[in-house]
Amino acid sequence: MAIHKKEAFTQKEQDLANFAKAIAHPARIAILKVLAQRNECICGEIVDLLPLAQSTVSQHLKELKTAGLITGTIDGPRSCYCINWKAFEKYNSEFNFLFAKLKVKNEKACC
Amino acid sequence: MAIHKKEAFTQKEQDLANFAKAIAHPARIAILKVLAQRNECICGEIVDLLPLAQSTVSQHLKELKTAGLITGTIDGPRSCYCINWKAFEKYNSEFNFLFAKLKVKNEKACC
DNA sequence: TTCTTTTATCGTATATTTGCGATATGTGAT
DNA sequence: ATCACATATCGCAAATATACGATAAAAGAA
Repeated sequence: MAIHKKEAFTQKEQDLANFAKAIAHPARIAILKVLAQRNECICGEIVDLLPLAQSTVSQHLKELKTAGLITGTIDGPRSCYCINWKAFEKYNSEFNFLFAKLKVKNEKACC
Repeated sequence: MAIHKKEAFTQKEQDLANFAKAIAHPARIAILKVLAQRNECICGEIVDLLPLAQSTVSQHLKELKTAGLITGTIDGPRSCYCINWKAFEKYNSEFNFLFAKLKVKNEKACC
């Protein structure tokens, strides 16, 4: 009953699933979008940009940080966050590895 | 409390989040992997390839189908599933749109 | 020191996901 | 019609995720 059997799958499958889970929420996508567009550390502000309570935003930031998609440093009284492009590259290539035929066989007839 | 505020975000953000949620489980990634590698309809078999009960696999297949990532047809006594490459292309470009600077500014110093 | 500001964490209520067994459904064979 | 097989759905229990208010923690200002 409800024992999550994630350990029964390969490490790559679990890694990619965790990456997907990290971005599987509009709020976290919105956060990443802001960080990606500026492409620099953002100190403060982030809470003001989202329609969520401060504690909720902080929780989403923590999840993104735990997943390795962003980095966070403390600058005086504020916290600064920045996109971790390396992680995105890693998962992007992992994604392409798993679904390698995405572009090649796209035209092939099926079903 | 716990009212999901997803409607407070843009449609693109929600779409991408839903796509990510669909692949945010190792079992569903494993299913997609099998379908991608063969790149043809698979009738039956899928349940045998996963370490999960038949009802659980059926549920994962349903979620993938609902998300539009796979298509399913009934062939006599079996169900046949196939990857929907168009959906992957769509979300891939949507992903690149949101994080457009993935390759360009990758080297830029940050934090 | 005390006050203010900003962010993190705790506690809690609710919603959703995950997984399985049991059962229903649909199809072909006998 | 009945049986066997494959798949879908239902119902439930447990685990996770989401969101918020309250509170703690850290740092600069007065």
